[in-house]
Amino acid sequence: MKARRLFHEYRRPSPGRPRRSSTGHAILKATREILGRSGVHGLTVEGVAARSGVAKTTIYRRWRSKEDLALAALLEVIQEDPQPVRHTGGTRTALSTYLGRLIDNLNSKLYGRIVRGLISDLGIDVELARGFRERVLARRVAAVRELLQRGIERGELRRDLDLGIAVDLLLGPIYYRLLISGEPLSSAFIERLVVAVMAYGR
Amino acid sequence: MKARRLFHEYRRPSPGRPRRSSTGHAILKATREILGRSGVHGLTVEGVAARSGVAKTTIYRRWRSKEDLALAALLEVIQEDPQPVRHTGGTRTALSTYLGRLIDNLNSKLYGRIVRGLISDLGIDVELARGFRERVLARRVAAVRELLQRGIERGELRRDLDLGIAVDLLLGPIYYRLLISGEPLSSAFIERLVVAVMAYGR
DNA sequence: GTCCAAACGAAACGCAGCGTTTCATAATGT
DNA sequence: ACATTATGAAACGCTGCGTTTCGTTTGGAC
Repeated sequence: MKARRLFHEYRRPSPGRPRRSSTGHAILKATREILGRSGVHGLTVEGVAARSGVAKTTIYRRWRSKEDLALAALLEVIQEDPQPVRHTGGTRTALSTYLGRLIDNLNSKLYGRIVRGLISDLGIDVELARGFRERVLARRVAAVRELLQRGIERGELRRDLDLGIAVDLLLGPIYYRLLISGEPLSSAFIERLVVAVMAYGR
Repeated sequence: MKARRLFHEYRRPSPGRPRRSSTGHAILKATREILGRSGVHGLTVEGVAARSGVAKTTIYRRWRSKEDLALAALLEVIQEDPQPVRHTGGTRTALSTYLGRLIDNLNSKLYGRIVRGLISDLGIDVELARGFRERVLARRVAAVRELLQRGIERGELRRDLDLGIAVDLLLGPIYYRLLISGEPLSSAFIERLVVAVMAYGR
């Protein structure tokens, strides 16, 4: 397999016919639509080609594999909701808001299905795992960590709080419910979760 | 598709040639071996047939699909470690022991790979999800819940502890690390996790 | 012992879908 | 004009699932 930059279209200096940027968008749009309906399992490169009106060859010129394409679509979706959380109402409120937004995403057909479908591949495809962790997960971890950190600075949480575990305690149960137990990701659940971790952190 | 009992061999009253029980064992043994090496992704029905010296038809006569077969193998593995945890050293110790045993399993090639490989199918195959949750997960949840409950009775944890969340707080981060973040499941991690939840529960 | 029902093995099939290859054609910078 | 690359169309090889068919084997029932 030729070396290729992953997870997004790569560019080269100049000579030759340039790529139509609309082609890439059309592919990703079709990918999102199919993923929303059928998840990663229902995603086929042939299907994307048909729906986007693009030849299969063109898709493989830009993305390494089906999973790569799915991750690219996920990154696009994530790009759309980077609003930082206001911290005016206290740490507990800020955490609830942020995690509430996260489960809104995970509960959506598109986002949730992509994540669910990619998980099992994380253990196999090292590049994919790196991409997911650096570009998707790290964002979540950093956000939660920062909210907790600010909570410490404000005196709402104790100074010697184990931040690493606190992050695990907040994100772990969410993904656990999504992927394993199947229990609903409700806002009531988030409340109880945040209350528990705040109680621990005090 | 014909209706069939899942996740294990089914039996019928009498007439006709009976099944050789050794056949089923040979299939499951081969399945375990392949799963240990290559995970669910590397598991193929053809491969199992070849390794077990059994015809592919025979396999499909007993299990619905590849995933079904993997789950059956997982159930066999789990059957092997049902030792209940002694509660003599206090709740914290008991939880550490139990969760330590859990991560030993998850860290093993066989068990961990099966779980990892099955996860993404849980969202698709309803029967599979039910089987996994009832036969694998429920066991873990019940065990943890009971340890917590006994902790309450002993006065080590407060009476109004949110048991549901507490279980999520203990199991969630473990599966989160296994499947999502990829951080190691070490005994040090378990210690910190248990300490945190005990602090919350007090 | 005969008969029946089901188990088993062997082989082939249809099908989907991945990722590749080949070739012709289109577009761009130099 | 020319080299260079993008794109489309079509076909290919391959893997692997789950099924079907058919001949053979094996045990229980009578």
